[in-house]
Amino acid sequence: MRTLSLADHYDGRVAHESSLVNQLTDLLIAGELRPGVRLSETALAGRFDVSRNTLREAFRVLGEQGLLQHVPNRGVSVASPSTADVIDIYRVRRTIECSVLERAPRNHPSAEAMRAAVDRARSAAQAEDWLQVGTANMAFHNALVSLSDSPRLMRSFGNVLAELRLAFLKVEVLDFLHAPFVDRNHEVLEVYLSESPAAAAAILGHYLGDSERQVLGAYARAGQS
Amino acid sequence: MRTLSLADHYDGRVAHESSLVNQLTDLLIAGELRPGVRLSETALAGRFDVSRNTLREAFRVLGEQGLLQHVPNRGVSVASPSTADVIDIYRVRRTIECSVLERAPRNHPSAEAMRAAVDRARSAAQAEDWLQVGTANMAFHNALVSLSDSPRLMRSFGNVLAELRLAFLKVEVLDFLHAPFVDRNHEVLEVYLSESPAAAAAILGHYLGDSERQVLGAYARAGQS
DNA sequence: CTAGCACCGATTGTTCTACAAACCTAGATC
DNA sequence: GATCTAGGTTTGTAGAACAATCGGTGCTAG
Repeated sequence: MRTLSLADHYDGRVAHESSLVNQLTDLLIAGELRPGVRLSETALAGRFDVSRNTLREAFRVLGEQGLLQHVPNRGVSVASPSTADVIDIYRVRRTIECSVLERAPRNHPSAEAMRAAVDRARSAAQAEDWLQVGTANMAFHNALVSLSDSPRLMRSFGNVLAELRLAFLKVEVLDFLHAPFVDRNHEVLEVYLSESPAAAAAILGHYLGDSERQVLGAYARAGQS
Repeated sequence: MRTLSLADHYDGRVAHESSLVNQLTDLLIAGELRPGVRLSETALAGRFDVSRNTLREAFRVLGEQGLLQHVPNRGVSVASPSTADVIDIYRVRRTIECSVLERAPRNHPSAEAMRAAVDRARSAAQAEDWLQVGTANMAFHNALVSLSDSPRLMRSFGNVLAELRLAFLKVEVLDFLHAPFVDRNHEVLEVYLSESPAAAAAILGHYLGDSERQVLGAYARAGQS
């Protein structure tokens, strides 16, 4: 039995070349294909034991999701978000996450998923498995947006969040960046459940601002643009 | 010289199979490929004089954009938004458009594009060219979202708006649906420029609510789900 | 007559081969 | 040292081929 992939959490993709998309997504999110590296068609096709054509179809999908960058006649490479991209990503996050949380109903099943993500992040943090912490963090915020019950918001947001993961991987200081997230996710969840969605949204807004500053700081230190 | 396609307005795509994506997008938006119709690979490949492989790559792109629906082993068909889709699309519109307009700076170059779109809509409405009115309407709201200077918001929103166009085409009562838009776009623009972004956002919120009701009404009358 | 079942044609999924076009690099020339 | 040219490499695209899957047709059994 194949271990449940991160991509499987998003949408119920099925067999065939969709599974290729999932496999690639997993590699990207796991950081095995590092941001910026060029992806040779023949090489990757060989690695996954698929034809070039099939691989190219997967490339188009992931390109449209923002995980791969496609330059005509020069092939595709793993997206490597610039500081401008990071700023844009956080703008989208604030717009979508805060807006969703503010209007979220009080008792929504996704709250369960949010709590589960917090717990997973807790465990992973104690084990100092920062990649897992990052994964749980993504799951938390995806669950938060799914409070909206809007497939389109969830899809767009999921893409943006996956892109942000690439930004984290680009400046690989995962422990430092992910440590504060765990408690703040928990705080947002508690306020949402015990006080009000609006109050939680306000906290989330600050949270995202701080998070953005941290990432941009890491970019500056790493000398990345 | 090729006439400027609608798709060209979105992003600066270049040559090759991207132009195939643009061609297909134009056909979809123009309603020449009606919502729900199945797209045969060999037939379309012949029509555009490209190979099946190339066409399939374009299919994956448009599928990811939500314009085509891809069912494994059963091919692709033009997306045919259900009422649930329409509701979701308007939820996204409210979330993004209102949020963007509320925070929009006072003097943004996109205001020019918005005014141009209003003018085009005016002319087209007088000529009773409702398809053009719809196109100008799309341009207006795309310009509105570009007030955010956020490429990702613009991209996601553009996809959703194109999908909505398919919803309009599905219940083809274009004149009735598009007529009120012209003046209300103008109103939103004026209030944004002369009063305040926040006031304009409030008006836009009502506008979108009314628009949603109209579309859903048309769906009900057409007996569509 | 209807429910089920086997078959068959059509379409999609995927691979392979082939080649033109664009790109990158390195060596040659001035 | 800068520019140009040639060659190898990679991408873009076409086309043929075949397995897998789907949809419908007609047959059979009850």
